[in-house]
Amino acid sequence: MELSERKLKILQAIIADYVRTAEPVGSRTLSKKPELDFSPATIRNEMADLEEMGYLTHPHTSAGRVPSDKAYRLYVNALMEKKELSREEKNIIAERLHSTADEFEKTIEHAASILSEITNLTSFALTPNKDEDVLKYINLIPVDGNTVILMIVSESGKVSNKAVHMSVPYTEDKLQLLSKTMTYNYKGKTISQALTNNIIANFETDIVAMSGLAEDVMPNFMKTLEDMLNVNLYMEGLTNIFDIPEYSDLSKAKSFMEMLSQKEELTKKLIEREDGMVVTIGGENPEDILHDCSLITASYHVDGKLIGKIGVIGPTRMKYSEVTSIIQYLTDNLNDTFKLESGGNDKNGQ
Amino acid sequence: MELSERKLKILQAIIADYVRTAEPVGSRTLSKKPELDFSPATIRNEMADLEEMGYLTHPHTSAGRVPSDKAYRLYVNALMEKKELSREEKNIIAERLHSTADEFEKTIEHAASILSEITNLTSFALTPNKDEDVLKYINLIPVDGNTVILMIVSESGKVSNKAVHMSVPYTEDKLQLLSKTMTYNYKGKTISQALTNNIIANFETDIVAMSGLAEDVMPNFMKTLEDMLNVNLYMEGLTNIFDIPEYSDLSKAKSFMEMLSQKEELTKKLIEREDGMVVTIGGENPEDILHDCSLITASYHVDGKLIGKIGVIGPTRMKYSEVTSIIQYLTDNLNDTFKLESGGNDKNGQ
DNA sequence: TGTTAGCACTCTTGCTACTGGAGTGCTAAG
DNA sequence: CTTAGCACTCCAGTAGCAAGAGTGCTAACA
Repeated sequence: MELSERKLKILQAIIADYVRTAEPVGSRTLSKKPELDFSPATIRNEMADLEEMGYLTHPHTSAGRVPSDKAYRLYVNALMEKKELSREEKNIIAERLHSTADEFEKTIEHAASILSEITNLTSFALTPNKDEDVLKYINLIPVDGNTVILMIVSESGKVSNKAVHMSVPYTEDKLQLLSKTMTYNYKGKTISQALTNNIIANFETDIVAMSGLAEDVMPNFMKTLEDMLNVNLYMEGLTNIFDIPEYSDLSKAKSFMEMLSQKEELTKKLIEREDGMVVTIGGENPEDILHDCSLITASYHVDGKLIGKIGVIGPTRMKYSEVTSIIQYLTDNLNDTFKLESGGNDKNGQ
Repeated sequence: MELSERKLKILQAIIADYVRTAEPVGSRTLSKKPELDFSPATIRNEMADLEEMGYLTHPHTSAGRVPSDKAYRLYVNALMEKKELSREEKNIIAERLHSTADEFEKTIEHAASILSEITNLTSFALTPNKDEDVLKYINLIPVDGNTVILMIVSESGKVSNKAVHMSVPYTEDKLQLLSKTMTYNYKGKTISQALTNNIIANFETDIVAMSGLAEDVMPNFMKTLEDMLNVNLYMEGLTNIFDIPEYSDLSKAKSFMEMLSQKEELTKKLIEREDGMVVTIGGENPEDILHDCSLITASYHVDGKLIGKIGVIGPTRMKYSEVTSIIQYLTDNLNDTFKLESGGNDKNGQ
């Protein structure tokens, strides 16, 4: 069977109605719409076909029809028309986004909160994955008798630093030697490479000469690298799900919240998603718990290289067109903001 | 009317039963208890008295009795016997607490998660309020042509540092002069004093000489101070409330979650609470939304001076004895951990 | 005088039966 | 191919009923 023009029209109308009301939609309701000027019976026939084809389901015999995941997928791929945000909406978003101080993390967090407020969904934002970031330069700066500052500069321009308390006395010469050795060993390596590849064994010989300096510095170095690598997950609008009829069941709301509170796992899943705008609908999500959720993620770029994610989680019954447009606009905006110049002035990864 | 021995016994039994079951408790149930060897009728009479005195309430005529806030207050103040944790329980807590790396913030966060797991309640932990912390020493360390590291050392031993990108060239002399001027101006001031008291105006004259150095440094200095002052709030076990019958009503659960997601306000409220172990029961809480919650907070000390908070939020029907013991043990443990030596080796306030 | 048994009364909870409404599927006529 | 008509299904809401739990009161008892 093929999807006739009319079937598509009907399907679209059902989706539109269901998204709005969360109630199964019946033939009579549809036949009243001006663009569907057929009798209920005709529409019923078409709906029966659509159901057979897998686009609609039936909660029970005497209820209206509900779009299936397949229907939403079709809608997102083909039927949906990109909603262009009005100038006004754009202005609101842009203004709110730039109202924050120029701190990187704050801006990301803020983006998530804007997104959740506008969409009334649960939103999240992931700070960039620094897997691609490469170490450039490591320096140890003497401060006083038993404190030095460890400074790590990455290719992308991030500067991390940390005060290290030394258990043994040091000389500037030794410090400089250690700095150079470390830079020599780690330069060009990604942060994660540097982390797994504990090089302390490699310069065993030098270490002896440095009489324990490295033993103080290396653990702090590793810890700082971990901090640099760390991806932060911000979530906003957690309680928005309570307003969604699908989650008026307490146990559902609970398992949803539980899923969201497992931040590590969630972070991992989000990182693993492909870059660009990705929409996964209901059963398309591998996780059981997300089977009646849709997930929309998009990526933003920092300095054209590091990639962060931002998106929403909501019921499959979602205003895909509106939400994707908003996310698109947000990521465009973030990309602009983090393009080149502004990368330098903010704090390190943490 | 006075609270006879027997009345107290009955009240205590009602509280114990209600805490366990969350069901109004009736006279028959009570009369079956070995320690209350009276007929239901007798107990009914006593209960009627207790109700008149405000210790019990009645959901409806033919239901059992429920303890009032006043009853819980009496229980907490007088009736409750301190539960001594078993050696085993103590060991579990202590081991889990110290299984974390020696990072300060991580330990605090971990404490909250232990607390929520053991009590099955929603727990929170607040990192220390640094209002008392006093600045000791400010230094600017040259790194390369246009980067210097700003280092701030506080009396409590925290070292914060931040890389500052300079828009104008500098000399080491000028840098040192600025360091000294800043130290001179801010030494002995608390962080919050330093923040409110923007001293840039005070050394206007010197600034001219320093040709714009301060303009680069000061905003970063202020931002770093803010970071140092910042109190972090960790919450764990958010979804635990879903298992509590009191919150089986969706709208209640929602408003509870909403309250908890307003982190700033919550932080403020928690900071403002008195130090030491504080229990506020139901209507004793000024906030409407907490009128059927109890809040237990306790403070822990860092270096004997800075004060953080840890505690739980749960229904008024709570195992006060058990929970306070656990919190007490946790804070004792934290106090030990942060006593003296371990303060130095961790990262700055952020 | 304090305690207890007994009883009428109240209120909740769960069950059943019923009804109206919304919607479908099918058939037959246009 | 479209549509009107009709029988059928299922849900949601309501009313009624019975069982159960608990109370308050009264009167008898120690």
